[in-house]
Amino acid sequence: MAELSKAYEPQLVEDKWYDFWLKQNCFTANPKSAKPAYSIVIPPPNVTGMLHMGHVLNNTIQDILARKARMDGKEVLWLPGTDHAGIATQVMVEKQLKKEEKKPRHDLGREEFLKRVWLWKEKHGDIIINQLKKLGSSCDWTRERFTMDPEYSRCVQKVFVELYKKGLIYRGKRMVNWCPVSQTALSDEEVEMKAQKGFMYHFKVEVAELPGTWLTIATTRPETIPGDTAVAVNPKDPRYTHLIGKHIVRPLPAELPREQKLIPIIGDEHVDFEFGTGVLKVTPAHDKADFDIGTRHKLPLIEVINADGSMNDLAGADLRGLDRFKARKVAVEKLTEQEALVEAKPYENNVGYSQRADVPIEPRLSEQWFLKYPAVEQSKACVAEGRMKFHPDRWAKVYDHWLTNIQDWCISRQLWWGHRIPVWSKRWQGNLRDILTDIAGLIIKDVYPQPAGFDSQDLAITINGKQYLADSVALQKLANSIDKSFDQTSEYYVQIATVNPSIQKNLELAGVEFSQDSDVLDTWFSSWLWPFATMGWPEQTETLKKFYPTTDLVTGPDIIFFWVARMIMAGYEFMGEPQFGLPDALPFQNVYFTGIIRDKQGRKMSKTLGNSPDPIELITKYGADALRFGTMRGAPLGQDVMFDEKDVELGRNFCNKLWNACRFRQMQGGEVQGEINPALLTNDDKWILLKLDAAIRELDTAFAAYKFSDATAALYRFFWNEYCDWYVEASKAVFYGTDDALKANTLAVIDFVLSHTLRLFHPFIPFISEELWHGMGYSTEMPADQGGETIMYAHWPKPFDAEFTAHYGLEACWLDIVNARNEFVTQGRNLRREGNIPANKKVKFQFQPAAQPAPQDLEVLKILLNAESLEVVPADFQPRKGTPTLRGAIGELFMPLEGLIDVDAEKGRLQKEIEKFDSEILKVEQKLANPNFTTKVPAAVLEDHRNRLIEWQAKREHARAALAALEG
RNA sequence: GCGCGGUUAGCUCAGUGGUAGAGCAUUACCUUGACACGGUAGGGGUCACAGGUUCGAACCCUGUAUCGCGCACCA
Repeated sequence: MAELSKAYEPQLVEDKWYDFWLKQNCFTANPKSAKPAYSIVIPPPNVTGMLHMGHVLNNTIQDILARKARMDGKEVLWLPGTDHAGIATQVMVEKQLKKEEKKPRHDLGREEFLKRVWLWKEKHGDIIINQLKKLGSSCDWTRERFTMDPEYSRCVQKVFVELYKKGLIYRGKRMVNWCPVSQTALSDEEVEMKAQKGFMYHFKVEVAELPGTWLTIATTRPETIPGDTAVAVNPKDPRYTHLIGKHIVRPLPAELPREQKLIPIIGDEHVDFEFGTGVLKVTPAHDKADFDIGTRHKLPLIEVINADGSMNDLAGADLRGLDRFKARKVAVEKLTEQEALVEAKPYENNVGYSQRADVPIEPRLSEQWFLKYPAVEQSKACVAEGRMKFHPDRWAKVYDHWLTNIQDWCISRQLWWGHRIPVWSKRWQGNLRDILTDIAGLIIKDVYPQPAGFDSQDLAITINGKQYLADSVALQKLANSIDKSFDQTSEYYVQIATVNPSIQKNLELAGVEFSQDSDVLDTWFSSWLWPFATMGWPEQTETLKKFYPTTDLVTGPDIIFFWVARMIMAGYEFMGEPQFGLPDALPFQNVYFTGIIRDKQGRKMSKTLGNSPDPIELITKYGADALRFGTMRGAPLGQDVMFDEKDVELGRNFCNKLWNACRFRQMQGGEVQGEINPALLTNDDKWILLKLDAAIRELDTAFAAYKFSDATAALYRFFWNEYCDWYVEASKAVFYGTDDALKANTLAVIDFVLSHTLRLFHPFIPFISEELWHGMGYSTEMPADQGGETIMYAHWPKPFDAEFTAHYGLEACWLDIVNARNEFVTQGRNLRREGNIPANKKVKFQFQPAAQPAPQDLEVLKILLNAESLEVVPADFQPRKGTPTLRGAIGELFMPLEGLIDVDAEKGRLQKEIEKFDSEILKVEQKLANPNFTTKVPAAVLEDHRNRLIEWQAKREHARAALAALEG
């Protein structure tokens, strides 16, 4: 390797290695491999989205897992792709259309508009993929999927038809969450409850049968009064029981004749008589609870709000055409004019907002498709019983609670961008015999080959709500069996759900009479199939057999219901078939929930706040490795992440440290040293090897618990605070010396440590670790498939075994010996500091060792103390009075006549130290004097305390002696 | 209302029964032959509060306060 530059420059390195990995197909999973499988599917980002910090966190974790698994010898599939994101994408294209051509989408028509969306996708779809590559994501790009791919779309259709056949999908007129801006129904999960400041209006109405008797009604939505069809009271409420059955005069619309304003007073248990006035206005067409009351009492429905949130004709002349919020104000004015308004007091209540458009949703009655969730019990059980693990596991409770209380899923959306519902329908005048015959003709098994996994069973026929056998021969037989004389002409409603393209074509060709449902499916109705639909389902592909169920899923807790829970259900429903030979239908074994990325102030990152940094800018500025390392360092399991650019800076600094540590090795010259000679190992060599072993164990523990912040912290500590701060500094004693054999051996130790360290680093900081792996020449030492070609396939380091430890004499006592020496050095440096010796000045020390040291150890001491010389003095040596002295475990250190020591300050410091020792000694003594303690405590803890007491006492003696020397 | 999580150094966070830790920030000194994206030595904490269990509590239990999140048809 050419000489390394002084600072690490990621820009020169990252793209080079990513291209290399791609060219060598390093990310491509081989289903035929004999290695055990490891797989993850990416949570597909929005195809037109941009990388944000949430993606960085999420994908870095996935990449760490994938790279670690490769080094563990697994065959890894990390399957990437994107999501079509129905509403978000459609809105984006609509906006562009409005801006550039000043047209709403309806001016273009559905077909032309969809062409525009695809154009947009072609233009922007690669952006986020390329950004993921910049981050270093080791995805198998050869398998990249998009939820609107033809193959994927067929899966979605198949799933729809299967569930439809089972009767789990149905169409019905229900109250749904309607978004007046997007003008589509939403699922319950897409509605966010928000506190909203408004008013509670009290208005009075007269009881028609009892002139002069008035009821006061409380409402937050006076604009819906024209839609009221009853007022309800609790039948047990003594204030009102006598009024049930009578009528009130509804104040709006004002222009109606009195008889059309009369609505009944009904009794319903739902009414809480503690709340408001105990009288509830019932608007069945615009409120879910009211709709239920209306159903119980067979109340008429009056719709007064249009799909776009404006008021319609039935709302009356005063409100007609107004937006619902404007209408609220006008309704209040009208009530005031009628002197019906009693009061309006400020009030805060929770209102459901459309998550996408951020406007209050409007409960609205409409015809929609619903799904009764499949496999709910199995899905609950697998998590409850721990066969699927959540990390952190508290999310299991949230998951369980949701599954226990779920309602049917509204899966249809009144959008154009998405998977169009594969149902064709027709209102058919005729007799059943002829109709069945016609249908049999439409569904004749096609002459075109079907893709593997699809067959004629992917077809369902419903006539007037009854399902018929989906087979042309059987239908014809049935038709023939109907006696003509009984078969009368009437209207039949025929629905045909099919995946088969040729039947679909037949239905289209059947002319204007058959028409495909105009709605599309909720985007999540496609992404819940992601773990298997991306692997070639319904065909039993090699990929599916090898890599399904997947191993880990990494995602945010905000989509636990939207995506995770539904994927589990889909897994059971569609992958539970025995022919796959699966032990279980779990789509994944572990779910890791990341935190939510917030800014320094703890606010969620969002486009509107503009508080989300652009990860690509951060990569440009600091490097992808720095971004990854910094993010992981600050992202503990289960906690939200308070992101700060300082974290990335930390990552950059760390990479630079690693770079320079390698540069230091490089500057000592020579080839890679393979063999370590146990006979030549210094204390420091043994110490760093033991520390390396400890680091490997820590990493393994952290990985087992998915604690990536622990892992990065351990790596940081080991490399910076142990290897660089102590070992590298100590090794200078060898390199500045003349013993070539020792130099070679030290290089061998360094090469051993660095080559292991780089491997430990690789999953976290893939680019720099690869660069240095090659640059340092470690790749040349390895077989091609075990690191020779790339560090990606180098084996993950194992903790040292007993044989290794014995061979190199790595007893644990070396840790204590070197730790004691290090502590002595720190105190010695402190002595310099207290003596006001400038950092750049070398000092002549005298050292009175407690035991005869090896010459090499003295050299190390000298270097670490930045000493000009370290004169060993005999045991009976007496330093001159007033010499700054350090008494430590390994001996005494004198700093004769150096600097301008501030005697009083030094005395003060020593006294403070002695006080600290006193209090520690007192604490331990008190414990040891307590018989309860000495008899109940484990032997090891007792021993620990006794040792601690001795240590503190020794330290106190040393400090006292130093103080005495100063005073002398 | 129910459920979950947090509260430890100025800031961001580790730390699940036995000597309170890291990074950043901060103070002093230092561009010495890996690194100023650096080095060395410091300073800084009644672990939110109150009880309890224990020989011993940041850690376990009970309660309180406070912040955040999720769920819930209160007009």
